[in-house]
Amino acid sequence: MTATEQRVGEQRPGGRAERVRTAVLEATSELLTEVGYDRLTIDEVAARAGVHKTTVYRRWPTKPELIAEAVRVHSDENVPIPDTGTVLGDLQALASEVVANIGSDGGARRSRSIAAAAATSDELATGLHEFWVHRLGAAAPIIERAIARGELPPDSDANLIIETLVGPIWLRVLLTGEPIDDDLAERVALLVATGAAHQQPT
Amino acid sequence: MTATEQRVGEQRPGGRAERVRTAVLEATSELLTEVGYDRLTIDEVAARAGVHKTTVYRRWPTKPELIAEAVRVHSDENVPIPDTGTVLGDLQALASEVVANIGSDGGARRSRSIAAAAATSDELATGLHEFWVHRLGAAAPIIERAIARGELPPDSDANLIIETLVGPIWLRVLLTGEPIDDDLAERVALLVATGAAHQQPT
DNA sequence: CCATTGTCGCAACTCATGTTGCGTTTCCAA
DNA sequence: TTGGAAACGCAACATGAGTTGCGACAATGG
Repeated sequence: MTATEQRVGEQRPGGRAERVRTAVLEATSELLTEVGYDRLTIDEVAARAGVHKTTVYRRWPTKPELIAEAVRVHSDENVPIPDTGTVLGDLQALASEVVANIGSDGGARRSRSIAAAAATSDELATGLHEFWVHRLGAAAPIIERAIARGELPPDSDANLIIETLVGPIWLRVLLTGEPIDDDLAERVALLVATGAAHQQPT
Repeated sequence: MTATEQRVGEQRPGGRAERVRTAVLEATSELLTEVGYDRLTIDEVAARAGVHKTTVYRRWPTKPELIAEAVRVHSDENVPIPDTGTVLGDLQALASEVVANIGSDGGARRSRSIAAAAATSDELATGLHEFWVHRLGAAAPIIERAIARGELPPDSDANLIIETLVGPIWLRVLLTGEPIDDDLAERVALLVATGAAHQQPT
């Protein structure tokens, strides 16, 4: 989402179609955090976007596809990659960000909705694949910097480490329902960081 | 689930109601791995169970509730906790089991369906809570034995270690869609095992 | 063997989701 | 300004999930 599309309701011409698109995606994103996946109805999305439901159905044939695009657009912001000077610090900060993002009631509903959307079809699951590759890949510099500092062995697998860091947090939100907090973030980060550091090259 | 309810299709009288119940849950479980969450219809479940759809609706008011119970019942089997003699070996074996269970096409559909069911309502998410506590708790002996052997510090958090082990695997299946295999299982296990072993008591 | 209670099958109904055809508006270019 | 193409609003329709009332059958207790 570029800055030019940020304003939604404004009268400024230059593409009604684009205005409608962003309004619908914005409404979808809002409702996703408010009511969750199954209680989100296309009709309500259309109403909030000030648009007729037919318009929504024409662009996004199914609910999961609409949600998938809304998630893609909305999540391009808000991915600050920490740089504290140590792996442990970076991983703790990153884990805390994840906790903050998906730990609230709305965040949890939103996260579960993403999983539910991905569950509806194999195509969508693979459609969100590149999104996640990009998102998790953005954290790779944490590992690269740590390797450069000599904190981690040169053959460390950045993806594996990041996935192992955030995996248990998502697991709790999506499945077990156990509470998540900064304490959990710190402990997971400590576990993963020491594991990555002491790993001997096989 | 007690042993007396295990047999499903048998003609043995002594409770038509119970026969119907297990038949429906069995059909649900099958369809879950075959078609996934949203393509599963109560009507089809009823047909496969040789039962009228009204009967299903009377017992399980909503689709998520039906799925939740089917998952609970079906998953009480098949949780062998490995005992190889070392933490690393145990964790690798456990991770491999998880990979085998949720890695296949059917297993992935099934896993995503569970997440989708949990996403539909906050009550269901918390309803599945105790199920997961029990399931993950079953693996705790791995950590306890390791502590007894002196491989891990006495204050090791069994839950945290197990969650960190299986978290990234579920993450791939539910969200990123990246392939999972035994190689991933081994690397996650190695990462977590070394991390847990070198952890200094804070 | 009979009666009572609970469960199931059946068909008809309600209602929300998703679809289609057509007229109208907006956009862009000549 | 004007013409055509694309996108939207509207209303009517189609479809399938979920519900309800009633009659029939099976299971337990006497």
